[in-house]
Amino acid sequence: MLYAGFMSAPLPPFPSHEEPSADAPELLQLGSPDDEPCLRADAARNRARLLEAAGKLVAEHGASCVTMEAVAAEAKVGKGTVFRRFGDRTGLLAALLDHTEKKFQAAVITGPAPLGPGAPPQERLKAFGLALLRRSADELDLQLAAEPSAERRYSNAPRRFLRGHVLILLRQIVPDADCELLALTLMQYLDPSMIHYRTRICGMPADRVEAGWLDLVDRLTRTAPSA
Amino acid sequence: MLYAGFMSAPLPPFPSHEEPSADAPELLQLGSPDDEPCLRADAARNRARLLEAAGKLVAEHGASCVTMEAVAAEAKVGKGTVFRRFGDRTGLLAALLDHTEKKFQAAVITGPAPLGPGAPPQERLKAFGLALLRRSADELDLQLAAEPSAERRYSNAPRRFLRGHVLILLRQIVPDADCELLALTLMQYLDPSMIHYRTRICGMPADRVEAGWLDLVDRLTRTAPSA
DNA sequence: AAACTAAACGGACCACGGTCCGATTGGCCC
DNA sequence: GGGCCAATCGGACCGTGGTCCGTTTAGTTT
Repeated sequence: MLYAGFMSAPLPPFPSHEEPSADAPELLQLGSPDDEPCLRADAARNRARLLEAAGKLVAEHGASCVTMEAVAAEAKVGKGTVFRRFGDRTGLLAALLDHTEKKFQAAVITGPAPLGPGAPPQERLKAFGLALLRRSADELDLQLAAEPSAERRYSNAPRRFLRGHVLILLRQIVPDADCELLALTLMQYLDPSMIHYRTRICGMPADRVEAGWLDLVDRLTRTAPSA
Repeated sequence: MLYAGFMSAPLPPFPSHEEPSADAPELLQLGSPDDEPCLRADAARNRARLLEAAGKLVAEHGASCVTMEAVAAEAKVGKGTVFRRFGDRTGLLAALLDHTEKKFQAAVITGPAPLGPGAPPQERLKAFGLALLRRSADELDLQLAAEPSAERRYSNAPRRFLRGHVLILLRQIVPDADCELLALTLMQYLDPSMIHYRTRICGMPADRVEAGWLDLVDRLTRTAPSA
């Protein structure tokens, strides 16, 4: 887990799954080094079986057919266990995306330039968006299905991490701007539902969307001309 | 109805509520002059009662407590009738927002400058965003509750209308840019869930968000400096 | 005004997300 | 090994969104 606090606390009574609701977009805290912390043997086994079952169902019938009961049945486990482990449906789907998310985060933090460190910040930002657009091209159905409700959409850990990264880069490029707001705007361009709309509904080709990203970065990181 | 095709077709067998899924962001078609077209007397009466009932429930207990059954019961009408009339829950909530939406559209099309016609396009664009931000400050709960699923989020009629307006203005300001993409980006800044996050979760003050809009418009409508 | 028909009605019905709580069991201490 | 207890389990249960289809009724035709 490169991002903090995601599916790690022992889940007090039953449904807690607390995301640290205080939002501190400044720092991208890494915390929680090991995966599932001290899960009881049966719990860990069931978790694995559930993820496997869910993955199988997604592969076979698509993300929209993954009901909690079906996953429980496929994993030969009670329905309550699924909810206990993953909180809710979006939690389960998010856990399914966790692997590629971690890989992506690792590539951003320690991978080769220009996505990873080494390149100038604006280059990194451009590479970041392109990489995210491409990742979402696969996974899109799952990402859409895993989208949390409007109230929590921008608060969840993976998004906060990614936005935090964008924020850091922006601060280096345009330190005088309101970088929090700019980061939010940039990240929205990469939002799964937006990607879905542009490519699947409007039918925009991928290269146009990618060019749009590069252009957006240019426009947002330009400093005022005169005035 | 200033926007086209929204809750107007006679709803063939049962659940149709077809939005014209072809997306033509170029023109903002006004169509459908009169309100509910040729609705049978009982249907029209029930529709009004349902809207009244829903409005009352929202006012009393908040949008989240508005269940379809509760509305049906309050209006003394069968549950099936609610779905027949409004398609689904988001349709009902959207209908509740329809009045202010129409007013807003009217202000944009025929109202006084700078929101309405007369002012230079960039001024209009800035005024547009500020007005929308302020409108969403009220209504926010309802707008969040009325948000359609990720697949349809950007396809619904009111959003398409607003985006079409932004598009027209953008074309006048930066004709050489990819205005569809820029319009999408601008509209996302005004998205209810985004507003919710910035103001209610991050706690940003309204004037910061408004300044952010003005800045965003400036940055996006700047033409390339040199290169 | 009687007959006719398409539309609207309404509530039983279903599927799914989410919760509860009594039964079970893994891990630890003696 | 035996006993203890907290964590886990699992499936009955509930509320809500959404559907179906037999029944009723508004509007029209003759």
